[in-house]
Amino acid sequence: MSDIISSLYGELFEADLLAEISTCGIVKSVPKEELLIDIGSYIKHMPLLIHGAIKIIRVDNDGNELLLYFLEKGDTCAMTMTCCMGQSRSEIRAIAEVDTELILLPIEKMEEWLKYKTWRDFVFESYNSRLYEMLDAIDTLAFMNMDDRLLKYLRNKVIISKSNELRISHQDIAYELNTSRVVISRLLKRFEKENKIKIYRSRVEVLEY
DNA sequence: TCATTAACACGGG
DNA sequence: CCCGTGTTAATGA
Repeated sequence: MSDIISSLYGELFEADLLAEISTCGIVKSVPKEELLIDIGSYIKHMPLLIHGAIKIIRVDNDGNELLLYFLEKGDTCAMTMTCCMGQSRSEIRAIAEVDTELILLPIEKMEEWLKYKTWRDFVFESYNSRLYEMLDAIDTLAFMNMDDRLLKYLRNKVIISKSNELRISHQDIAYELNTSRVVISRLLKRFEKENKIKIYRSRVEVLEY
């Protein structure tokens, strides 16, 4: 386990901290689609991603889901940090986007490790990048048309699944973008005519990036 | 004008 | 066959 951590975080953390992570951390495999954290749940561990991707979703009172951002290799969850500090419950839902492996660290350590400069930097930088991604998500929602949003969504999927063959139905895309399938089908059809993508049954091949 | 909803036929897996 | 997909018509914002 320590060699996995070293290869991922060796540049980032000092030796003492790496050793502590090895001792305290638990490696967990999470299959695709598995629910990691739900709204209202207390958080006992903070995750460090080894590989894979986790989507972070906000849910409104009617159960509508809104995609906030993805966590990828080397990322951690900013929500966890806020929850640990304030003893509050999760405001978000976290679901594995693909098969994922991560290290779970007990939350008590999170504060204790602030004595390490590299840890403080990591936490701070994490907050920064998550905030930036949320701003980007807000921009997308507020200022982009559905066709641009769909393109962006597809490109994002390509990056995260590490494949330009996306196995997803029009209905699922519509659900994630909070729109109707008719719109997605029509836009995808248009993208296909513009040679941006190819459409198969429950499958989309992205040609342009 | 463009999204949503419902309805329906087609055909791929 | 089952359900994902393409399309249309009606209605609303």
